[in-house]
Amino acid sequence: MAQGKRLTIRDIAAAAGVSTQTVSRVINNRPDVAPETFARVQEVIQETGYTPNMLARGLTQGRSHILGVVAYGLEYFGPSRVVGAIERTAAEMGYGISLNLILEPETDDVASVLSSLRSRQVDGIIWAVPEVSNNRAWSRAKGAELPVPVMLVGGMFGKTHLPSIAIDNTAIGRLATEHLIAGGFRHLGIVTGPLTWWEAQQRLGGWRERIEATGREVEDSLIVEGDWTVSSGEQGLYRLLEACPNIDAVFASNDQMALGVLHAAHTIGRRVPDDLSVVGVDNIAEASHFWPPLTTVHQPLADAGVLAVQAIDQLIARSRQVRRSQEPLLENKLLQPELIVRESSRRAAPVQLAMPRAEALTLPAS
Amino acid sequence: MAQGKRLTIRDIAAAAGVSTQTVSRVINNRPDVAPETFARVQEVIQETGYTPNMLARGLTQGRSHILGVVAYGLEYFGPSRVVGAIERTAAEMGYGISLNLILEPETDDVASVLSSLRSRQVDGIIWAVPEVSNNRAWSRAKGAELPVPVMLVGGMFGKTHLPSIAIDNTAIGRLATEHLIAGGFRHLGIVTGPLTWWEAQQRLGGWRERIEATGREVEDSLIVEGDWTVSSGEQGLYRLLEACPNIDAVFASNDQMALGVLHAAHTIGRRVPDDLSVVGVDNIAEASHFWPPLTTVHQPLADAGVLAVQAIDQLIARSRQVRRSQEPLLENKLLQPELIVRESSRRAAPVQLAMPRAEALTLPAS
DNA sequence: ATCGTTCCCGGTAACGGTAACGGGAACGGT
DNA sequence: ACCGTTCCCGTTACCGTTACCGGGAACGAT
Repeated sequence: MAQGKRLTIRDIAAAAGVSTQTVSRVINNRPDVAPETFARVQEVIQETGYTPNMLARGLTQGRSHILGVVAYGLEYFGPSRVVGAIERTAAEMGYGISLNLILEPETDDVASVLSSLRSRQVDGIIWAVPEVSNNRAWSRAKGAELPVPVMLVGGMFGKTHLPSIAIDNTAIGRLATEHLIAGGFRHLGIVTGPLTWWEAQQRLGGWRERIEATGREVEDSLIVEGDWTVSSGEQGLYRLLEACPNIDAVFASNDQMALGVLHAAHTIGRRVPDDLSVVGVDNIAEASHFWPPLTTVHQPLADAGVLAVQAIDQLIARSRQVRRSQEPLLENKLLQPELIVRESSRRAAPVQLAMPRAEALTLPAS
Repeated sequence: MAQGKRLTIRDIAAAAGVSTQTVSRVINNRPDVAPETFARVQEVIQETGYTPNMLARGLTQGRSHILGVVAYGLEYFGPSRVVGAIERTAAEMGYGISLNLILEPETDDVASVLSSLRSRQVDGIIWAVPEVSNNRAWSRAKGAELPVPVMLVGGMFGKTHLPSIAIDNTAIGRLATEHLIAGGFRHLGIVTGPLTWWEAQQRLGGWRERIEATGREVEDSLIVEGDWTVSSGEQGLYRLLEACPNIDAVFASNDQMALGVLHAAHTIGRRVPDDLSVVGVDNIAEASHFWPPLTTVHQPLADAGVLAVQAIDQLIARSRQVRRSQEPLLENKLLQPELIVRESSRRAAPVQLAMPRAEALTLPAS
């Protein structure tokens, strides 16, 4: 399989009758090579199919052209979008991706991941693990002493000393709740995510804020804590109904739980949206085909991934310049979500479908 | 941010009063170091927080301890499971993952991905892009001349000369169809995936085979080609009903399309499963909470990922041994799917729910 | 006393590139 | 004719680590 020895720059140099340095210049497209020499070297490279060894290059240049990407739960909606966007952007910019998955966001050993990334000499780290409990405590202690730039994606905003990109989760709660209030609904419940999650807290905060803005008081019995799963959404509606039988609107903090709420409503014979209005979060591909189609809040996850790569590339470039007393220039960006309305009014004809948004994408089978 | 210069093995050697070679021995846990020397060196390593440079190590050892993983459509069900399993297994075995996503499985430029992987000196390549049209033609030409082992995941089985792991897609079609036939349904339709996809073809083949086994003839009008999306499933049912108004069972080649079929059935007032029985593929988390709960076929995707890493590790180990005229030992594994029944009979009470399978997992918010 | 062995450890040369420097040739200006 | 540039290219050293070899010390056996 492996054909004897690997081709090196020396082989090319010998074949082209030049020094290795000249070959190096050709590879890196540097100007000071005579045109015919350049052509000759490139021809040899083409013929032999030579590819420079990035490991060796990394060793001399002190940079690997690899970004460390740390994420959690690739099989779920958010993380996969973010990682996908990161990979695409990074590839365009000439970076490779070293993917490191965390199994348990709350308890996992961060130190081993960081040291693994360090030993692989990554040029920068994109930390896309959701913020749960205080699982980012390490960033305060170790963040500064890491040898490479770090970019946080998601999680708490503004309260970190590392640059970060996040989505405004309070705004998510606000958008959803405003939509329900505008629809004329009176008794608003919420099924939150696990409240150890920063995002879940923020969405709840936005909900609470908008309700209080109407002059109403928020009863704790209208807050049910779910765990992002469909069945917790289902249970959530039952518990809300126990606490307040005439509840007529529910904000579910993700689409999975919203589906559970719809399911439960269907089971007990509550008509949606006439008797009960539901709003979710994420705009998963199925949302427009739930019964009835689900109004939801879209998060610009891909944008977050793209911006994270662009930002870290800047940080890397800056950290390689002469160290002219540059302050860290900690940059925090907050992206805004978008409401996607699928049932226009309380009396909307149930057969009428909003055009699905994500339909242009084809889904693979396996 | 970066604290001056990187720590090297020389710094450790100097601090411990030994040669770099001895430090290297300690790092790699080699036996021929005196216990107290070992302890002293390790103490220095601990204190300073030194991490060996994998780039340099890779350069001397001729291996990077990185696996190249090529995949398509990370945001969808199958790929994300496979990649997740690959990462976990690889991490356990000491490999890093270089993730490379393909944007368009049919047309994308494979050569550039391969040369990128080569230049990064990956120890092996796991090719987890689904087989569409003849997008694996490259493997016949270039597969053998690649300098590292390649492992194909998914796609055509047995007709490649590279080692591969696949899921038996014909069996998927058989399982689904047998279930429908056993349920006493007479007029069976199918909504396939795009028939340029090998997996879609195989599932159709299994369906056709079981129907023909009953002595019936397969009418082309009962075959509708979808594109994996929910809406194509929806359209699919309408087209099937046009061709055969008394159709009473549909095999949708993935759960998304199955959802579309359910949706359409609901819209036109066909009761499921009484008037129409539906089977999907994938067992997505929502499947058990569709209305009604969806019978589906589970694919052992995580197993495929795990096995792929284990297999390629073996191949790597073997390729590094003395080249004692070992034949490639091309290994092909075929994994079997599993039927998950959620409506037990034609007269099942619609409120009764099968216990969801995937519920133990928590879903992240973003 | 001499000769293996075994146990530790260090020196040296790679691995495959690039940075830094230097230097020859050609050219133009004075 | 001399000098300064510019263009092109090669030499040398080094990046951080391990493979390879060699060699001293301790020890037991002859």
